[in-house]
Amino acid sequence: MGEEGKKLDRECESEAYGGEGPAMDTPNRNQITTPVSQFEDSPVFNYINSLSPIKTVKSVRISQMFNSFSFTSVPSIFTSPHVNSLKESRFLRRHNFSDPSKPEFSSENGNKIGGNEGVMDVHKSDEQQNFDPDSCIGEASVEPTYECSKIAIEVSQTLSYDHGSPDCGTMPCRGNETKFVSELAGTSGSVVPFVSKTGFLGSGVHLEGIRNIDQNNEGLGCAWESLTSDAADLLVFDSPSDTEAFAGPFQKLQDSRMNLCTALVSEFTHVEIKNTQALGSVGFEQCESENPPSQVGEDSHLKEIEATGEPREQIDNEPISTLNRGMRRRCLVFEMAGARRKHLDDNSSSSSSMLSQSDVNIESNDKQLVPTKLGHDSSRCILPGIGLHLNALARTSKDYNIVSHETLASGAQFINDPTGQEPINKSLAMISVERNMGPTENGVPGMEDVSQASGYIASEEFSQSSPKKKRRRLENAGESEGCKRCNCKKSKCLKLYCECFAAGVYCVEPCSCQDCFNKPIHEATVLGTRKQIESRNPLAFAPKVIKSSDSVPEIGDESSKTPASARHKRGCNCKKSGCLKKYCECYQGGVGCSINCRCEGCKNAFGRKDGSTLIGADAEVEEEEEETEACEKSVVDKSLQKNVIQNIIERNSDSTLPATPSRALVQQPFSIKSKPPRSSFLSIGSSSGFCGNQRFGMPNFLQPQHKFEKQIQAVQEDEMPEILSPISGIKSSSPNSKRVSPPHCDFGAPPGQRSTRKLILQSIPSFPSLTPKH
DNA sequence: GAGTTTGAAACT
DNA sequence: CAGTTTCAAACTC
Repeated sequence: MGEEGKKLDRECESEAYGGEGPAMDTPNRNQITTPVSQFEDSPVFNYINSLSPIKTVKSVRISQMFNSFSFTSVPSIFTSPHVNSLKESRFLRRHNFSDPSKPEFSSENGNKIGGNEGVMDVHKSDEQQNFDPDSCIGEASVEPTYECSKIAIEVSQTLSYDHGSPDCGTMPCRGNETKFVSELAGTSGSVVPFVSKTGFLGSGVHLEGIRNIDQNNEGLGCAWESLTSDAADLLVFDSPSDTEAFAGPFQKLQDSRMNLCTALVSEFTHVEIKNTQALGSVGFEQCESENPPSQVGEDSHLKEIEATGEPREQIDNEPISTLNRGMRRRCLVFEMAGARRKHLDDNSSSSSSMLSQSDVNIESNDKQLVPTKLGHDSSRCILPGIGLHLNALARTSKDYNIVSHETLASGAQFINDPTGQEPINKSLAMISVERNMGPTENGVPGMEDVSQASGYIASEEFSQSSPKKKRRRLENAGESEGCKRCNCKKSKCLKLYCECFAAGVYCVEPCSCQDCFNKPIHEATVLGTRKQIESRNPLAFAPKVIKSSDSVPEIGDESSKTPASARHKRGCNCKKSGCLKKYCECYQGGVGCSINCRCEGCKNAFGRKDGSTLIGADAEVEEEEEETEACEKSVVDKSLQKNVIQNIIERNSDSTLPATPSRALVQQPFSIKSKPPRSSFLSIGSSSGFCGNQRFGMPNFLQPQHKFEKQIQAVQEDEMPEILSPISGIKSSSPNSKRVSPPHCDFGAPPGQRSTRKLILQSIPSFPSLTPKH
C-alpha cells in the first residue's frame, strides 16, 4: 500500500499540475502501466476485450481516473455525515455507477463497477491517451482495465445493477470501503478495494477527468456523448447538455482542482487510512443515498434509501439533471465541509482514537483547501457553501441532500458535476470566504451558510416526490438541519427574497420555486445577479447575524453589550411581531435585538434592543412584558438547555467518541415548534451541519446562538472568539471549551480544529455529533 | 391546504 | 433617505 499511496499522491499531484496531459511524463506512469500490462495479458482480460466492443483502456488512463478519484475523494472526506448521505449520495451514486463493484464486488459488482470507469477510460483512450498523467495505483489500474472491459460489455447491466442491485445497499458500499481501507492500510491490494476507493473518493474526480478529456479533445466530446448516449441508460448520465454545461465550469475547475489536489493530496495521503474509514462510511451513505440517476433499479434503491432515511427524488426528470449539477456543486462544497462530519461519524463508530487523528488531519486538509479556494476563485459558499453560488461548503445545509437527489437523476450530471461543481463551488466558496473573511463578518457569516448547507443535505435526503412534500419533510426533519428550500414564485430565485439565493446556494429539488434561475445551469445569471446585488449592498449575502463580541465592528459595538454576543447585522424593523416571531430576523437568528434595530415593542426573547434597561413610562409595561418574556424564555431556555446539553454531550461523545450521528436528536430551540430558524440550525450546529459552511465556506458558528448562548455563553465566548478569530490559534486547548463549544460552533470539528481559522471552520461545516444517529 | 400576516427586499 | 410596492416566509385557520 505504501507504494500505492505514494503513487496515488504522485498521480494526484501530476494531475493537479498537469492534469490534462503533461503529467503523462511522470515516472509513476511507467510503474503503473507495468501492472496493468500484466493484467491485460491475462486470458480473462483478453476474453473480456474480445467481448466488449469498447477498446480496452490503457492502464495509464485508468490510473488517471483513480487519481482523480483519489483526489476527489478528499473533498468527500470533509462532507458532513448528513451531507454525505445526501450529497455524497449523489456523488456516491455516481461512484456507484462508476463503481458498482464496490459493494461486494461480487462478480457482478466487479463488472459493473468497471462499467462506468471503463466507459470513461474508453473515451480517454480514444481521445485522451495523452491526457493521462500518471497511473495512480498499479493495482488500481489493473482492475480498472479489467472491469472496463467487462463494464463495456455489461454497461447496461451495470447501470441497473448499481441502482437496482441490492448490493448497492449500504452494506455493500461499506464492505468495499472497508476493503479499501484495508488496502490503504496495506493489508490487501485486491482490485476491488481500489474500485471501491475510486467509487468513494474518485467519483467526482473521475468525472472531472472525463470532462477534462472532453475539453482537451473536443472530438472526444462527441465520442463521449455517443458513449453516454449509448450507455446513457446505464450510466445515468443524463443529458448531453450536462456534459456541455460542464465544459464551462470544468475549466474553472481545473484550476481550482489543481490547487486542491496539490493541497489535499499532500495531506490526504496522511489521513488516508483514517479517512478511509470515514470515507467508507461516507461512501456507504453515498451509495445508498445517491442512487445514480439511473432509471433502472431505482425503485429498490429508493426503498433502501428511504429506509436509510435518505429518500431519493425522482431522478428521471431531465430538469433535475441540470439541477443536479448545481446540487453537485453544492455537494462538492458541502462535501468539503461535510466530509468532516462523515469522517467524524465514521470515526466515532470505529473508534475515538481514530477520530482524533482523523480530525486533525482533516483540519489540515481543510485549511489547505480553504487557502486554495481562496486563491483561485475567490469567492465561496458557505461552506459547503459556500454559498453555493458561493459557497462552498458546499453543500451545507439544506441543500446537499436535496441536490443529491437531483444529481441522482442523471449520471451524466455526476460526471459533469464533479468537474463543474468543484470549480463553481470553489469559486462560490471562495467568494463567501472572502466575504466572511471580511472584518465585519468574521465570525458570524458562516453560520447561515452552514445551516443552509446542512439544509441541502437534509433536503436532498428528504426530497422526494412533490416539492411540497419534500419541503415539508425538510421542514420537519431536514430543516432542522438547516437546509433551505424556497418557494419563490416571482423572483425567479434571483433576489434576496429567495432564501436559497440569499444563502448563496442553488435551489434544489426540495425547493418549490417556480421559474427558478438559481441553478447551476444559470450560473452566469446567478453570479451576475449576485454581483448586482452586491454592488448595491456589499453585505447583502453576508450573514445577517454576527457575533458582536468577536469583532464585527460594523455591527455596532453596542450590540455586543446585549446579553447575546451575536447580533443581527442590520437589525430588524418589526412593528407587530414584537420580535417574538420568526418574522423578526433577529429572533429568527436567535439573537437579541440591538441598537441597530428599529423594531417597535421589542420583546425579543433573546434580548431586547434596549437591553435590560427600560426607559421612561414604558418601564413598567416593559417589566411586565419582561416577566412574560422571562416565562417564555424559561420555557425556551429549558428546551434550549436540553438541546444544549444534548449537543454538548453528543459533541463530547463525538469528539472523543465516534458518537452516533444523530443530529436529529440535537434540537434547536425552535425545533420545538415548527422549523427551527434556519439560522438557529446553523448556529446549533449545525446539526446538519455541514451544510452551512459550504456556502460561503464560512462556518456559521457565530450566528444564532439563541438561548444556548446565554446558557453556554461563558464557555462559548471563550471558544467563539477563537473560532471566529481569523488567526486565533487553537485556543481550544481547554477541554471545556471544546466540549462546550459544540453547541455553538460545532463545526463538527474536534476541539483542536476549532483553533483553526474561520476558514477552517468553513470547511468543517459539520458537527459530527449532530449527525443523525441511526 | 388556503388564506392572512408580517417584514425584508426592492423599487421609486 | 423615506415612502411604497413587491415578495416570500411565517403564521393562522
